[in-house]
Amino acid sequence: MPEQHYPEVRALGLFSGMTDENFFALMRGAYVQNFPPQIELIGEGEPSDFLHVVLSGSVDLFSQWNGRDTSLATVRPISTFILAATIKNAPYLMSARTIEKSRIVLIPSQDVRAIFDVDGNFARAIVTELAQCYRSVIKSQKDLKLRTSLERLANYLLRQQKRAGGGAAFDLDFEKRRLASVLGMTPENLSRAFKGLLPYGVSVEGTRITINDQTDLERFAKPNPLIDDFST
Amino acid sequence: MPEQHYPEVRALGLFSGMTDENFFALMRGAYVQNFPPQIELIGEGEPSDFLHVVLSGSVDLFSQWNGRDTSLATVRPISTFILAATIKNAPYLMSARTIEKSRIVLIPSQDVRAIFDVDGNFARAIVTELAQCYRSVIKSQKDLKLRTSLERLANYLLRQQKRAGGGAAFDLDFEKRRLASVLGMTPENLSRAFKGLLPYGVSVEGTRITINDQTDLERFAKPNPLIDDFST
DNA sequence: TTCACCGCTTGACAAATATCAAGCGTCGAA
DNA sequence: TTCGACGCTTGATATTTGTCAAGCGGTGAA
Repeated sequence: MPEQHYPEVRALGLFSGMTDENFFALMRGAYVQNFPPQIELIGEGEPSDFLHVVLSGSVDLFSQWNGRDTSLATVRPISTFILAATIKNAPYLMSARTIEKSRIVLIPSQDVRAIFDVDGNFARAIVTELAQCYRSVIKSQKDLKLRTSLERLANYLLRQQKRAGGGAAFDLDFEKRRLASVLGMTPENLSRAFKGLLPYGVSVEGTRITINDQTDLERFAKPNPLIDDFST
Repeated sequence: MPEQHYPEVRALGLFSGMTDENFFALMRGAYVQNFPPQIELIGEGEPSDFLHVVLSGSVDLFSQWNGRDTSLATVRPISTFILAATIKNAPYLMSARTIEKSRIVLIPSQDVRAIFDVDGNFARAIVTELAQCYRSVIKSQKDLKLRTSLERLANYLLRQQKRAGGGAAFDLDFEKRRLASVLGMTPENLSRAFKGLLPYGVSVEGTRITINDQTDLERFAKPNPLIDDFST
């Protein structure tokens, strides 16, 4: 892997605490690749040969069953994905495809496991990362099971607003069909859900969202840090 | 904590690889408590003071929001729960209550974190445990988003059948109202879902289930190891 | 033994969500 | 510029799921 990328990877919580020696050992077998949009990087059920790090672009994690499919998460720079499968040396549970043009680091899984076995700091960093991932999925599970689709959309908008800086107007960060899938509904219903939020002061123009009455929307959405705060 | 319980705790994957010294240090601050049924052990949002180990009985993990509530998992002996919150020193995301009379070990979270910081083997064991938990939730997420309630019930029955030994007849391992909540539906709908599986050879008598036509049910349920096999 | 409670079931109905078909608007290639 | 593809929207309709109310049957306490 070209050394120019070392610093960005090294800066990740996952890699920052390990010894130089082990980090370079990991990087020795790694390589960087550029992918065009809509390329399937991995398929669920395949053996987990590589730990992936997204340097730029974005990646959709999705899954299929019996002709249906659903988006489970979106990975943005700079972070890793399929860490759990790599560590357990188990098949991927999700497929991954690039959303846009993306630069991705591929680190051989067996190298990750080998270093994991000898570097306690690396093991501890992995714990922190996995605990974070686990808690995120639990939150998402609660979102799905405790809320209607309208409530999920309202809370998603509030989260996205905060991520975008907190202003009244902001842009959706991916296309509506994918948003619908992430929120567990059909594109048609997402369209209707946006209309359903109109009485609470949400206006939509393409990917541009404006929240005209923050208090009103929050009163409806009832955001809760134990579901919506993905930082804890 | 009484020493008599040491062997059962020590036998857990989580604790089996650590040094005696560290294990005893953990146990020194731990204590065992017996709880009657329906006792709320922890509440979501509370700080994670203890890592819990279920020695006997069973515990329901659930969550509430806006007047609704849902069961997320059931913990059976011998295993731990709320490991992620303990490690991250973050608030619990789920509440826990005993289903039946249960004996539970409480290990102070700060002790767990302290030993985690110095014992690489313990850290590695935690990684394995967390990766397992993470993958289980992802499977459950896929179950929820990709299947109808009828399909979820059918696959649940097949999983439970396997757990019970694989015979055509077996018992549900908890009351139907909780099963309904775990599967993401109302008790009324669970009742109807059982009727909906009658054409596929499923008969119900109280908590006793009989699968009269294994092939037929499996053809309908389409079980998939990437969703239904909780051992990988 | 009797009775109140509780979990489960059932039916009727309402609400939420999905499906199907059509149309609209934008964007990029010919 | 024109055309076609594609994502989004809309309306009509079907399916799924939830809600409410009532009744059934087992269990445990008086």
